[in-house]
Amino acid sequence: MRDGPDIAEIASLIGDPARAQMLMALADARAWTAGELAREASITAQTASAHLAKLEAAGLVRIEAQGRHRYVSLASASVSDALEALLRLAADQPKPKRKPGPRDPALRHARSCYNHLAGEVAVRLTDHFLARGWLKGSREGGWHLSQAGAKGFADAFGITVDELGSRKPLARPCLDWSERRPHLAGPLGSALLESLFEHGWVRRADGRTVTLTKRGEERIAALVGGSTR
Amino acid sequence: MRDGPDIAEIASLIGDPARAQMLMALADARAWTAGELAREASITAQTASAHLAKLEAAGLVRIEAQGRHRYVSLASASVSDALEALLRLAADQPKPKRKPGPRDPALRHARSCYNHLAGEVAVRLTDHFLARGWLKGSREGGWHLSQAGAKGFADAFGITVDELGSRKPLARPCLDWSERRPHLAGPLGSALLESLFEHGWVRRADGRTVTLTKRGEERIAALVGGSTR
DNA sequence: GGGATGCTTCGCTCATGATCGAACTATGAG
DNA sequence: CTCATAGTTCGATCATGAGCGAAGCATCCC
Repeated sequence: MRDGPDIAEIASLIGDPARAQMLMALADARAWTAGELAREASITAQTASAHLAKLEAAGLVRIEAQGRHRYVSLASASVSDALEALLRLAADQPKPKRKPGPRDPALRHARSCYNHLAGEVAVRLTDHFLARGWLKGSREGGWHLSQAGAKGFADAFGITVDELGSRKPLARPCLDWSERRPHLAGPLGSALLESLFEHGWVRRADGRTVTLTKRGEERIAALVGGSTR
Repeated sequence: MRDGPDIAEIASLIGDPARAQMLMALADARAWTAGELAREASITAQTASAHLAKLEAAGLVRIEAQGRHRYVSLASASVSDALEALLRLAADQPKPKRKPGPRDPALRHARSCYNHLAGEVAVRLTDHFLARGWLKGSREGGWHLSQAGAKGFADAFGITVDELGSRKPLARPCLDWSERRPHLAGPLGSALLESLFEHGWVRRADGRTVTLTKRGEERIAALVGGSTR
């Protein structure tokens, strides 16, 4: 059927494995260069170039030249929304394949996702908050902060509810690309990342990677138990 | 890249025009037979059969045999969420292609979408409510019912806010598949559809189609002006 | 039971598009 | 200016999968 609906065109663009890999990398960070994306997706520069031209033409990505580098980023929140919805759908599948997401171990471990923490560490912390009852399931399928949680976050991270503002919900699950499980997002997630920076538990390793400091490893291990590596 | 992420597999399933057409038809209604879907997508029964087998294997649809008929429905809300996200993304594109959605003119005109009204009539009514200020944009990007709207819905449709219950939001935009613009959903949308039935403005034509009665045409023309056909 | 209808499976065709080697252009660094 | 690197374009290859004719099975109706 030649004149299919628009969603087929968009979906078929996302449906190529190399392009999907690149889009998912972009969903996590502000911008990657074309060369980085090619390496991430294990394709040659020329193949990446052709793919990116298609994604740009369809309005899924924006490309800005800076000297010899081409910086690529997702064109809008609609793109990341669609990727997230597809990932949620894929996560429902009975036989998950190998983990998607960044190949780089450092990116899997800890990274910033928009304005909150993502990766193994973020998921472990989130699991801990849920296990301790600091976060509880809410009626809308998201999370809310319990009273024990309010005290816990204040004690452990110096985050008080007052400073989170009036945006609701304060805490929401954001599916973690690399771990396939939720990590903490929302104003509380943002405040957590900020607190981790302020207390010196994490620092920026490069534009996308967040590194646990020695102090951070100790503190988090003390908080949740076990080792972070 | 052989071991691509899961979203590529899901997206490539949706990325075939015939499959996309069938999925969108399913998103609107409870169930279609395999033969109806084949006709909807203008493909042969054997092609549809192969496509549906793939969609079922991937967990996107459920198929139930009833005698010689196979009834197909979407497997979960995650599927319709993903379709809606893709449609929102496609709606952002600069050069929309021809309208997607049901081929059947009756389905384009008026139909039920889950538990509220969809199609041309629904979009026209919604436009009217917005133009009159009965519905206003809310902070979260949805809609809320104004005071004028509460009075207007009570006068025109006998719907009072009290009977809508405590679910929030009372009114939300739901992107209309066939019109590419929002129609009214949420408790208010449900109540509107119910009211239209009760007042005899619409009636069921078959499992999926809603027909405006003569009285309904007159009343809606009087309310919003112009003709409905 | 016979014929009609709904649907599945098999085998084959062929259009599509991802991929990469080669060549080229643009930019940056020494 | 030279060389290295980033990225684009062109042309050719080939794997993939949508599509349908044919055949077969299941169900329904007269």
